[in-house]
Amino acid sequence: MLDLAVLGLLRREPRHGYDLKLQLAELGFARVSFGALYPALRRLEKRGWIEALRPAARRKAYRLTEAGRTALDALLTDEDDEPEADRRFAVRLAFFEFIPVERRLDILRRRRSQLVARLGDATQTLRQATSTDTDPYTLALVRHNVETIESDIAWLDELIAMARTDTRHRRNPS
Amino acid sequence: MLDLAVLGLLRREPRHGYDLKLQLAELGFARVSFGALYPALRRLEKRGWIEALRPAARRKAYRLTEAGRTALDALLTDEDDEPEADRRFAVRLAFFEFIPVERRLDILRRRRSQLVARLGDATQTLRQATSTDTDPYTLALVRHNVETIESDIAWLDELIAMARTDTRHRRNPS
DNA sequence: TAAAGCATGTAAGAGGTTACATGATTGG
DNA sequence: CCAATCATGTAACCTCTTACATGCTTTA
Repeated sequence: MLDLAVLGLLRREPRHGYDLKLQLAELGFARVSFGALYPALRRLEKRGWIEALRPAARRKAYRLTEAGRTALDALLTDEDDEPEADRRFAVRLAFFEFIPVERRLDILRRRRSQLVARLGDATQTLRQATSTDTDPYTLALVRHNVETIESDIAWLDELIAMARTDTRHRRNPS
Repeated sequence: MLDLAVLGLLRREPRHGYDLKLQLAELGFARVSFGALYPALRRLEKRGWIEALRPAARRKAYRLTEAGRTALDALLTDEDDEPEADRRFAVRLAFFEFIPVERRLDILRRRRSQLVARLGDATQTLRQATSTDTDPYTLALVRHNVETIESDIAWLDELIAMARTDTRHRRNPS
């Protein structure tokens, strides 16, 4: 998860750890601690996905390697299985620019059916909570869950419409 | 997190592991795996917060001990620091019935100011993303973040109104 | 020059994931 | 009786958290 975000940022341009932390915070997801970030950089370096520009410098900037680029491409498009699916999707969207236009719709649709499945579960739970005499706060929670998922689906539909337009323009540049 | 949810469920009535898993899934938060659940039960038992009714039975039902009840009370009301604040709050709300009426408003207000702070950050990010020429999908993500937080705050305000009514009724039972 | 902030890192411990292993019970 | 489901558990591995340690650089 963190790995994916780091790779995505480094695909844009080389950055050092401290800088990455600031950028990650700005992207909204993850208040990454240094205890998570630096080991992650090590990890990625050991895998050969990133490399330090000047390893001895005080600010150790890393760049994405070719292998890292390949790995990122795979991570951006493969199945996003639960848990972490929400964060994963958010990160993917943040780096949608790096996903080929023709694959974007797939990803959005996959996410949509995931949410629809969840909505089914949540609706079921709500029905049950409504029929039994559930605590009003618990009930409010369950209802809010349903509403949030519905709103997310509506938002996704907008994104899907956007992506469809992109695809069309690509095939039909007139 | 898992601990809190388990304690909460056990405060309602004794349950065994498999059953707990089903209940947790129903509460919407957490697709808990058995590899997480059973060690958690062990942990809680070792701390003396829960105890098995019939340790040798095929279905090992656990009950909350007095110490567990005290621990739960503390966990339900103490500071919910990031990360996990979202899940924590959801779990708390699910067990709001176990929180004294006079403390509920505090918890809801604390959550509210947490969200307001987040909204500030997110709005700032949105402004920045709007001013630079950010990728439309990234922009959509950032905008959606802001909207989701706003909607959560509005929802919280409803809960706060509910809680205020409860408190008033308590002091003024007429 | 002292304080605040920048910058990198390690260590211990907690808790989660997947995969594996085992066996009882229920329903067709 | 066989399959599906119920039910409990362990082991290896991974990643995160917090706390600690260190030292450079900027600014008042």
